[in-house]
Amino acid sequence: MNDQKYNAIIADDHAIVRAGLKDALEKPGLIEPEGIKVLAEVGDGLSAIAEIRKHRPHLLLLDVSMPMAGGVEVLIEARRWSKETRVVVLTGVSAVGLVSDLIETGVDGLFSKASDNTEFYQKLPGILRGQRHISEYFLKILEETPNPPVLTDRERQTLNMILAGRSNKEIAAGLGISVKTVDKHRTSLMQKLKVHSVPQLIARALKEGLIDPSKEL
Amino acid sequence: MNDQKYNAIIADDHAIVRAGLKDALEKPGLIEPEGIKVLAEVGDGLSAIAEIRKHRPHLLLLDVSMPMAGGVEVLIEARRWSKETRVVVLTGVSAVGLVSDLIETGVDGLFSKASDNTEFYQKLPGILRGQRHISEYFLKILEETPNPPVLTDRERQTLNMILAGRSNKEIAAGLGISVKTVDKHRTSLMQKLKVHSVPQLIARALKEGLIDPSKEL
DNA sequence: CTCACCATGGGGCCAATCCCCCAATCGCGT
DNA sequence: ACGCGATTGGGGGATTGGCCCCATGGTGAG
Repeated sequence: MNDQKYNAIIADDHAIVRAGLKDALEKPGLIEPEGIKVLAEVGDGLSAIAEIRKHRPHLLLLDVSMPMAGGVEVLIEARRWSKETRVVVLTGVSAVGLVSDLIETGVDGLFSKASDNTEFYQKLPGILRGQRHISEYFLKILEETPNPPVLTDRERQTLNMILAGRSNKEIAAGLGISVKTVDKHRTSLMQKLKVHSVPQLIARALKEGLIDPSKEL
Repeated sequence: MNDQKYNAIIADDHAIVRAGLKDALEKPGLIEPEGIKVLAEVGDGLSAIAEIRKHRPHLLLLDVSMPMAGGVEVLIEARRWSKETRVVVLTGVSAVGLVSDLIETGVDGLFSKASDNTEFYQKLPGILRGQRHISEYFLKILEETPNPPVLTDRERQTLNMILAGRSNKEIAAGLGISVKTVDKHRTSLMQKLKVHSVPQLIARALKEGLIDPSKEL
């Protein structure tokens, strides 16, 4: 019965998605002739890392938005504990920051949940055998974005606190610096993002995925 | 071959979710002894409405976040064009505003994508036969929220434009009213939401789901 | 018919923001 | 050693925002 060549772990916070992916992986002939054995399915990032360390599977199917730990964090941990595991990320959001982070960290496959999944089925076998595939969808988004604004640490911190609804004064207190410095960071942020007010700043930040929405704002 | 008692339409912007749901519905014995026939699957709200008018199915499985038209809009249109269709909404977000809107509009079933889907499988047959079921998960969220702030039309419009990054002046021009009136709406908004600045307003609005995130902000 | 509430405006005050100007320190790479 | 950029801090000014005062209609509930 254990004649499957490959095994996998599925990580996604939606049970329906897990069920659908498990079905597709295990079905003989759809992706692999013998199907792919699903060793475990988990609903959060921490469990994902735990299962990776335990099973060291051939494949990890990973969702980006999960409780406890998101896509990039899990990817890094997976690399640390199981170098041979091929990591394929499925994402519903197409935030530029997120996508480029994933690619730079060295994800083996990247597909959109929104687009047709035939591309996913067709490319998975190649990925299992060492190839790498980033969906055209994301490549197009990346090259259509000539402005990947690079934020400094302080700017990122400031941005997050602005999104959390803190005023300049509160941010200054929180970071232990003067209000004027916060003001400077804020100004730099708005120059880099080419906006002129807080609401526009927030809108852009959310769209570009420059910040972490999971950090309960 | 057409011995299934019920048929359905699936609307979700993620192909994997559609595949998983279709599988579950059609599988004999899981939900219905003979399975449920899937007449169509669509990836956006407009197509969903079109297919509803065309097929008038027994069941509509609906996602809340979709391009072109979201959950509530599709629900209303479905009611208009096909009164007998049972509408069941699956959602990944648990924003209070959204949930209460759906329940008030009279959705027949409401389930969370994140929680286990056995509840979904078990309750669907009852829903097909006229019952109504809102997942405990959402009932708990609703009763834990004693403050359902009711916004007037103008306030909602103003809120949306604030979130879109418009200034008071721009909003005034857009709505054809004076800046002072916009200011008044803004003040009322902040009283109702118990915040004291735009950033806090945005943070709250996003968390409570008072506005439509799909309206590309 | 009141009464509450919404929507419409205006005056004014003070605080916060946006955006210029400026300078000092530190580290990093050429 | 020199420059570059990040970070820190300040002065000052124009604009906007948050919130108080006020009044006028309309509308729907009692």
